[in-house]
Amino acid sequence: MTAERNPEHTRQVILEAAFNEVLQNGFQATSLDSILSKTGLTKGALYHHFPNKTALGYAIVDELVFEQVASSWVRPLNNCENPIDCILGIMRGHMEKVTPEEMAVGCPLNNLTQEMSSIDEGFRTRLNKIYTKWREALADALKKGQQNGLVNSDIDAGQAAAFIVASIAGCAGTAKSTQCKKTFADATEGLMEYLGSLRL
Amino acid sequence: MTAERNPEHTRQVILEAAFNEVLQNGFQATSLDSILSKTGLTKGALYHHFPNKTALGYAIVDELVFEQVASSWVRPLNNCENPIDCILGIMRGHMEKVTPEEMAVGCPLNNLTQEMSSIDEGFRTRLNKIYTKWREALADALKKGQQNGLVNSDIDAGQAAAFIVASIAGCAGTAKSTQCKKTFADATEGLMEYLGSLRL
DNA sequence: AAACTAACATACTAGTCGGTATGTTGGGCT
DNA sequence: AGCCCAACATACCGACTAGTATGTTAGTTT
Repeated sequence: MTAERNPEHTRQVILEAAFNEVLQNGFQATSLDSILSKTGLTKGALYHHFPNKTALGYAIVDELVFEQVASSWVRPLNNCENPIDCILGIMRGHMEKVTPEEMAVGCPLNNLTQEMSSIDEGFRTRLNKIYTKWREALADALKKGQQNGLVNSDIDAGQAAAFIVASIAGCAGTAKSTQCKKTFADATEGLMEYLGSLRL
Repeated sequence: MTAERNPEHTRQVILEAAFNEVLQNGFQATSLDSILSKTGLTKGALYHHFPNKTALGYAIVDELVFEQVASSWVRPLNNCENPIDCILGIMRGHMEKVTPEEMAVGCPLNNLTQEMSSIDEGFRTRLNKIYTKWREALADALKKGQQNGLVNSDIDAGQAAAFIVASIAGCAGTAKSTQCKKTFADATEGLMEYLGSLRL
């Protein structure tokens, strides 16, 4: 009676353990055994739910990374009044509650992109899709802000969106390499000042 | 007579082959055999010049990556009149002559940082040293520009330097994931406009 | 309750990796 | 000229990996 079979839950357990291991060690350096050791499950369970290691990696991107970026960065933009205040709020929130451990392991999206996008086209397209959706949502929000007289109409919304997304990724990368909150805060505040300069 | 023993040259051959392989596949995914196959040399030669794979990776950072960043980004800042024009010139140069292949493989410094800095402290300190020197050189150049009346004195030079370096890394990362020159150009031009806004 | 299937566990294979032990060769020094 | 050590080459080991083959158990159906 204690058994409690729950395939969907099992799949999710494997997926999240894989996500954490990959976040810490990178995809290629993560062994399936190290993932499974965190779950108490075995290879049989893993290969029942995923055809191979690559598919497991794709699922991490398609489900966990995608959802994380969407909920943190994309969806807040869709129904907000002032896009600049919205991004500033998200960034401030991240800055305040980020732990040294999180700074060290870095951003899941950025990590996987740098590691995998040049050696596996499947990873690259999936990760690029996430970035593209993010950029589009940001560009749309900026355009709406321009129409509402909240954002300077002189700027190219698409161009600014590309720059902002790139800079956020760059700030996360800076945090990872320095592990120094001051430098991370410097870079982030530089970005915040740029965002402020976009106001009308 | 054909032999031509030249240990320093041999070491350099191994080092540069390793650099190229690591740039394309990442450090952990690069096998020593794949490096050696590009050189015509063997394991004996490699282990004569480097005690282990990690030391080879450290040498790549300390010698090749360091020198590349220093010559491209740091030294031009040291003896220039206007730091903003200087950075803009470097960026424009990179934008114009970058090949699709280079965009795909990404920036050596950024790649290694994202992959290795969270799992090997030796890599992290070495890579962070490069970033720090870069940031310091940029901050100094901005300060000098402020004294000369070329750069807005309202800005915090150290903060701006941290942001600019982070954004450049972010632009390189963007290029790697999108492999779309338009998006890369958008992000870069966004950064260029920010740089322009720093003028007095 | 028997039969069947999905959901796992266990044991193993084939291959690859970093690293080592040992052999060979060439060139500078005396 | 001959010696000797640095500079390599070759062969191999033990550890580890992704993936497979097969066994076992829990639920579900009839």
